[in-house]
Amino acid sequence: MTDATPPMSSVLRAFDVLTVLWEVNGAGPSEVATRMDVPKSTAHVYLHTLEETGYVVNDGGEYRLSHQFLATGSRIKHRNSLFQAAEPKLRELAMETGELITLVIEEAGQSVILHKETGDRSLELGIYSGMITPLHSNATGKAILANLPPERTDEIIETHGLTPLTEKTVTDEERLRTELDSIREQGYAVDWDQQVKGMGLIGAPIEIDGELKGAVGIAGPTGRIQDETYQTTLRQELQGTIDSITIKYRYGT
Amino acid sequence: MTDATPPMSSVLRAFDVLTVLWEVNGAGPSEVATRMDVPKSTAHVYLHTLEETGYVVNDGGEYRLSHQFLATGSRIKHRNSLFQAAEPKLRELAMETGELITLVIEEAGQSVILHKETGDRSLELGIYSGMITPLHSNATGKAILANLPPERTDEIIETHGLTPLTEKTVTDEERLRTELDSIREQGYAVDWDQQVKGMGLIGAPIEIDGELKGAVGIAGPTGRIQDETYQTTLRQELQGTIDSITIKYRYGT
DNA sequence: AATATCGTCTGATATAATCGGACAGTTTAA
DNA sequence: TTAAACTGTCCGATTATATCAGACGATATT
Repeated sequence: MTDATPPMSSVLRAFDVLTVLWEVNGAGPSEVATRMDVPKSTAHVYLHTLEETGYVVNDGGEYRLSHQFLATGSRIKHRNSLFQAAEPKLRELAMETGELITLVIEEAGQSVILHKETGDRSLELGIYSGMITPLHSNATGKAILANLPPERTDEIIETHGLTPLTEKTVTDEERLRTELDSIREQGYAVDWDQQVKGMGLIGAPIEIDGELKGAVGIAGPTGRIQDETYQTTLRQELQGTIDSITIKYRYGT
Repeated sequence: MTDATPPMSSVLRAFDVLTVLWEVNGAGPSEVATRMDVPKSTAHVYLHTLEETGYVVNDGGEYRLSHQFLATGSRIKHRNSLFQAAEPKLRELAMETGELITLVIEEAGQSVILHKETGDRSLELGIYSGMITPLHSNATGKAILANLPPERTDEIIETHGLTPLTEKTVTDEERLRTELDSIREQGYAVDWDQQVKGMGLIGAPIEIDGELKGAVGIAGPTGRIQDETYQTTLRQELQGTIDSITIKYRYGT
């Protein structure tokens, strides 16, 4: 619980180097050295070491992040049994609705978009697989927050707070809690303009044997999502998808 | 060129810990310690440090790789301008052909699948975004190898050799070179059963302003790819896709 | 209830990260 | 063309820090 053991500074710095390389999109020892305020020789050893790991490549004196990150990330995703069960069903849902579909899980108190599928009229809003957001900032995350064990929900709210992403993001804890109550009762969550202006979301949880595994979201332009009859259609299709994911997860079909 | 500066052992070990965590899919300090042959307390400090970086999460005493890898990998992919230009075109190609489409680039002398798109009758052969393979083992890689600057091609063949993946993989350098010559002349590459038994591939290079940027591949069952007329159709669609990628890359449409 | 095994933490020790400086190669300016 | 100012890579002395044995309470197992 407490944090008495100090982390290894060399390892932390190695990851700082990775961050710098991402930010500048490739650099040599000198540039890394000035950005991190360390001697040039030190920066060089880090870069040399990271190249050895395969996560950095040296491309004519210029060091860049390699695609090893993509490989490792993809393998993590493809090994996930929820993803395996969900992928084809999400694809169908994207084809049928034409909207942007997301599969979301909770990790370390945050929302992670494990997978996204796009339809023919999907929004393109910088949503990407692996994207991390606060759970309280959108309907899919709230569908998770509402169905986690209560003590876990409390813990997450306490440690992460309610940071606003737009002026519509819920920041009042009391309001969030009543919202979560109705989400739990209704079985789904809807909101718009809370994470990204102009984007509306419908989210519903995936529960298997009473355990929450994640949530599926449908994202569309706020205007479309606000339309009552269209929203009802989407909710029904969403629930159908979740049901078939659940069946496939349990029985493999 | 030589490797006189020794890499930092602590950083290398940190990445070894990540590898172990991947292999066992989550473990505590004790298990990591025995697998790496280090004291338990040492393993603990590494895990604690990696947790701090965000690439590892502690989930009830069990440490796992986090989805930060997926986030970083995706961001690298989405920032790539070739990917940005190619994605919608590859999607169309997948819809039209129904086959598995791959976008491949060269990195550190190897083939990296930057992106894949699946159609309604695509093979499912463990191909994933970020996957790294030898360049000589398949048509898409050979399309790259054939169109790289000659000295680069030589360098790659020399440093990486011609490791076989199946009994059909080309391992004779002379044969590979004559094959590369005809690929360069024809403008495309075809083979089957060389990387994975039962899979056939058509690959063609993406060249922009005389510079090789990568290659696009169409993968299907060996039987389908061997059919002359079908293969011709695929080649034409492939070339059309590459042309529109080129245009979009240069002029943004 | 007793024993084994777990994750976490402390403190002494010796290893390994650090940093100034040297060097050759390349780009920039004069 | 020359000179100056860069660059990336490497060496060696120093000292900060990764390492390791062992202790601790908490869980799991027997």
